[in-house]
Amino acid sequence: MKNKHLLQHHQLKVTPQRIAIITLMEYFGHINIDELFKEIREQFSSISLATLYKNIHTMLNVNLIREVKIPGQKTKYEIEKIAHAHVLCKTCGELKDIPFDSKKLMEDTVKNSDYRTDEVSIVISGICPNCK
Amino acid sequence: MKNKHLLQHHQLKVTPQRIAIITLMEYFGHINIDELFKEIREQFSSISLATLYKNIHTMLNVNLIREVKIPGQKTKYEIEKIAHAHVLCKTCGELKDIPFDSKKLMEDTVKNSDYRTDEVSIVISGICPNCK
DNA sequence: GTATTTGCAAATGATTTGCAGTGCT
DNA sequence: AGCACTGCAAATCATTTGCAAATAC
Repeated sequence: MKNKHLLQHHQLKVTPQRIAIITLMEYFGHINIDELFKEIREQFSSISLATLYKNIHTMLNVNLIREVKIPGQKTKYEIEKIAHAHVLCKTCGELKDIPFDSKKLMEDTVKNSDYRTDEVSIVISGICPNCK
Repeated sequence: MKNKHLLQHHQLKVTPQRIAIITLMEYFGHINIDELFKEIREQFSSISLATLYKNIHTMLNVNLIREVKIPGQKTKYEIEKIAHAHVLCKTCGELKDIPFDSKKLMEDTVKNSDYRTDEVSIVISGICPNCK
């Protein structure tokens, strides 16, 4: 199964809890701790928040997942994927990905600041089509 | 004094604590709660964290300040200014502003997602010149 | 003078830790 | 077998709330 390999590629042990975490993150796209806990309890009724937090940390450390900190909301988590930006609806809270080419922004940044950069986190806020 | 007017323009009462908060935010550019608390105690030895949090909330509500949520760090606060991006050094934690024209990004976003957008939050991570 | 703000202490919420037992490789 | 992972309970850290006294306008 794909998610098993994802873990192995990052030299993490494969546990059913971890598979479930990844699967849910993939399914939801972005998910916060409470949602994750609620969903995962349907399969592992005895799983604890501590386990979730511990696994999230391990997965963050090996860059298997990424945290998305959002103004005025709880941190969400997502599987690390190719560069994209986030659009957040201030009214209903929906968070979506939009394709985004970070190359130019990165280049300009390096030029302007003398940093060596490798990661961009973008959250654009506004009102989504449904809430307009 | 300028900071007094900043408060008045946003219809907030002027208190010495608020002036100090704004002054420090301006001086530091970005500051988190702990740093703010530590600094402000040198002038107001009896100020409480609750007061800081309450004021931060009021100032956020009127858009006098802005929160910057940073992957792997505590939320920082800054005076609301013209659009800019943030560059974060993963090694030393330094956070800098770089000029950034959000117009194009906004336009593309609206085109791609059908959102009406008005705010962009960008954090670019990498290694700063000193840490290289 | 009235409404808002302050500072305290206590409450709540979020995340982390220690440890004994279990499961992965 | 050995080390890493899980789940529990307790600890810690972050943020919010209620309330009485002080302050802004």
